Amino acid sequence: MATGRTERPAHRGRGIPEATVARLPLYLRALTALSERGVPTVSSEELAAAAGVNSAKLRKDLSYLGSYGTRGVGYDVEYLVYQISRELGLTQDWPVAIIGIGNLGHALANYGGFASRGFRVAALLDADRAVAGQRIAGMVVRHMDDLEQIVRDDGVSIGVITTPAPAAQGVADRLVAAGITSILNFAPTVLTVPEGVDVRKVDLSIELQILAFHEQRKSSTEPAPGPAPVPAAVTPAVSPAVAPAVTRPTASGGDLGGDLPEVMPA
Amino acid sequence: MATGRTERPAHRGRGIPEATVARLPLYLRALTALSERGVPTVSSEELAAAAGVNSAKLRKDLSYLGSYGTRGVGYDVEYLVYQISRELGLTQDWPVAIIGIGNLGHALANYGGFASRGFRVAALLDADRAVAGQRIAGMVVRHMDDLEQIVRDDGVSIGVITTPAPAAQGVADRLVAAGITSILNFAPTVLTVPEGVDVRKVDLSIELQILAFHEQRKSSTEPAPGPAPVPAAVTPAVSPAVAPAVTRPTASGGDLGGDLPEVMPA
DNA sequence: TCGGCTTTGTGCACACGTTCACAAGAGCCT
DNA sequence: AGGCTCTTGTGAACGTGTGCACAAAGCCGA
Repeated sequence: MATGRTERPAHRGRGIPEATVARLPLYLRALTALSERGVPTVSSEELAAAAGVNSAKLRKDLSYLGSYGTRGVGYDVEYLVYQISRELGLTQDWPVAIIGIGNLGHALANYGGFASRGFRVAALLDADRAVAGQRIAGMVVRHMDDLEQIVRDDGVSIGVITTPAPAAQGVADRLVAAGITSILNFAPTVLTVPEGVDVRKVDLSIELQILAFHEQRKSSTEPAPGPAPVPAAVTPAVSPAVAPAVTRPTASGGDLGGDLPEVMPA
Repeated sequence: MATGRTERPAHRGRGIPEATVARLPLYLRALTALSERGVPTVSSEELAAAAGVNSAKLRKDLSYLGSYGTRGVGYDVEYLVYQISRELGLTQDWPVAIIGIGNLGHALANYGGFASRGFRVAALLDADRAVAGQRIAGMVVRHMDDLEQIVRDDGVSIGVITTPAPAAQGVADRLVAAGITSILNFAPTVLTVPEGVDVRKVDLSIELQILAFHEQRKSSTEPAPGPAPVPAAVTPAVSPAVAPAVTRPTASGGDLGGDLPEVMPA
């Protein structure tokens, strides 16, 4: 394109907005599907629809990668798949280690979605010696003691934490110490890591809570358009006596060890 | 602002920013932990640290709920736990149905964290009659045929889809037809639902791809702390002549890396 | 060669989200 | 009572993200 402008839109090396990066995988998935159907080209409108976004947004997102489209025609599917894959770094191999082989770790180990994108489950680890040694998804679970060695030998670059919440920070510390700078955390805890280390979190219970919020809003707005019921307009923090009652909705026998239950996405 | 401040922030009925709603569960978790440790009050600074956010942001977030703090002191933990729980709708019971009892569905069914927040797994469903009938997590898996009836009888309000991607849309359609307006989708597909229905998506593969993007960037920027970021940025693609020609960068080894990532998800 | 049609790439305006910085309250000590 | 210290609540600046609308650019048919 080269608009001859002083500064090139070249966000190339740096500057691709986070929001855009988060959507690229979405476009890639849609493009891959098109590719398999043998579709040669797509317009921003079609691709946007397939990815569930606004077409203007899609065009702007793609423009950060470069001018890979043809006006009046659209985008070459294969070419775009390649460009996005490269931008996301999927053209290389990413050995992943899953730490914590409980319900979730077990499920992830068997999840096919990983291998299909350049991600390779290189190792499964667990602190429980009863678990270590078991064969899961064709791999032998290793013990946490070997973590550093495994990371080094297999060149693991991404760590997936699926341990119970209390153990997560410790595991993260060891991963970081071992040189890992990217962590996907499923444990319901806030991980503290040194600068330069990336942590992304997946939390099922948070997603459900957000849904509950909207669901509640929907049901309370639909029937009676009237304002909220909230009469507590005059209840200073002096009477916390009412509060406690809620903390435990379901009588799940003192579970709240601080979200101690299985890590699970939740 | 414009809103004549009669008595309260009045963001009550509507208007709590999405970004804030998404963080409330985080605060709630941190507060619950404090509560269990018997801590009576917290300052925005402490709570922010525990939740991993900026204190100013936390104060602003909480201010949308009302003025529940005490200047010079902080927030009453119990009281705040109650207020946030109520705002999120966690003071009521939310029956959840999990559709698709594969690895992930199985793991979720066994996850204990559900009950701790007002969510109750009311039913497990699967399209495979070999799966239906099995006992998982103390429940008998039902067949998809009974979906509508189960939703009605148990008052299910939230559906969790953990089926393979191809089946997701069909399941979503049935859930919506059955009256469900909140869906948590784990299948790697874009679900199309009528307005008024909320869909939240959790995609492990996307999270990994985002991590890969940053990881790649890190390794290519690390060596040179100075300016020059990515030298390997490939040709500026300024020459439009290149793009069209590369319609098939496949085997013929195009101008770039030469290796086409055979990426495809499940 | 020249319009006409299509679709990209992007300038611009607006909405949303984040952060700073500080006045206003609240409690405490003298 | 007066002043000091602490912390909230929020105005305002700033940064990021979104979406419209349109000029530029490629393709095609006459």
